[in-house]
Amino acid sequence: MARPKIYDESQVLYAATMCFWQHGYSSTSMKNLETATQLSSGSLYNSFGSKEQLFQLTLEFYTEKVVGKRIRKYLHDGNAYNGIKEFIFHCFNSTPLPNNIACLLVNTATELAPHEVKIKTFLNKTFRHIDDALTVAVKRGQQQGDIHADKDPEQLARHLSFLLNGMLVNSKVTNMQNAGWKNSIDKIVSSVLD
Amino acid sequence: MARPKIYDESQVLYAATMCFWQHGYSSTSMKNLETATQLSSGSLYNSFGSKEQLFQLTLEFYTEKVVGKRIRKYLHDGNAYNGIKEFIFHCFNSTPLPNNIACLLVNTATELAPHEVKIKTFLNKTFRHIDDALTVAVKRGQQQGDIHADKDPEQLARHLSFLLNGMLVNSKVTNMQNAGWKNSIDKIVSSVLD
DNA sequence: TTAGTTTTGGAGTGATCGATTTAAAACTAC
DNA sequence: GTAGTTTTAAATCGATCACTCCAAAACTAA
Repeated sequence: MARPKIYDESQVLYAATMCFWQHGYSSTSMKNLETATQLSSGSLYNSFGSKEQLFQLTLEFYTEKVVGKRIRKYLHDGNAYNGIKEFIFHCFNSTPLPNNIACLLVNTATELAPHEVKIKTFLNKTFRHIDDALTVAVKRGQQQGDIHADKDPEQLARHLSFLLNGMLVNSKVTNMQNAGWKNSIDKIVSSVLD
Repeated sequence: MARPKIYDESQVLYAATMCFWQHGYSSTSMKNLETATQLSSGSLYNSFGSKEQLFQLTLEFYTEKVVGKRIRKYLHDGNAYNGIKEFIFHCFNSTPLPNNIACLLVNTATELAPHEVKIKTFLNKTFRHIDDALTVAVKRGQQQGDIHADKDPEQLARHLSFLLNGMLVNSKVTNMQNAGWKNSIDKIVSSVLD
């Protein structure tokens, strides 16, 4: 046997995720990652291969730990109508980072997806996963009587997911945390669901 | 007097815009810009000061020549209902660049706005300008009888602009140029306007 | 304790980053 | 033609980039 690793991989991934989330892929340097993870470059390369591979892992980490968790919490059971609204609002208010850094997926889609096929494919799958979860929730909302039964659930889910991504983009240039915006967004989402 | 410049500034700005549009700010190197503009670094720095200042100019160039032109063409007169739809569709199909590079404003909002106050302020202003143009168009559509008069124009414009930005993000990871997507988007936009 | 194995930290790699400097080139005014 | 001014192209700057290498450290099995 050999010398064991002194760090917890998921803690390192968490720190790396924060880095990429905040600064984007190309503006995050290996020095940034060394500082954030408190690992030296030797260890990082020994464990993760390259900056690119590490990023790929953080993207999967984020998808599972942040997005997946959010889907399970808000979309899988309970009142679907309220759950969908809370799901959307949670995207703005759950970030552990300073203002306006909302959503690593949106950041990565704009920065890397057009040039990196692997990233593009992964994000396409993830976005469809979100759409699917919204579709199921919409159907449940229809059964619960809160969403009109004659609306196409998939169409409605796509509508919501477009809205969500658009709001996340807008949140980068506008402070949307205040009550006025919350009310405005609530009205818009309501107009889609009602 | 002195030696005149051998290049046309708006041609240089156009070339630089294509560069930043395609690769983003930090992934565009001065060497890229030299190649694209066919100017040497000396000339670029003499004329534009720095990479950052050049980018600022390209952002204004894009806002005026691409976005402004689009607003004037589709939102300022004629049938407002159809104009709004064409405005939105034009965002996907007008790019002079290879696939899925839609919208320098969205790219810049996600890459730079959270960290660059000047950029954030500029984009905020631009996004509000787009919202305003949509609001005016919605009001015209109401007068023309194509959009229900009891809807709040500003709310509806915001809804449309969220949708648009969200679709632009999605277009990075999904090929939305085909007939199926066009149809789906048309239904969604119709559901907002009708 | 010793042999064997893997991790670790950090020095060091060439390449490229944005930006500067420089002297020759190219123009105008006179 | 000459003086004066600005642009141009290229060499070059130190800093930083992602990444590699290696000897010392830290562990286990025997």
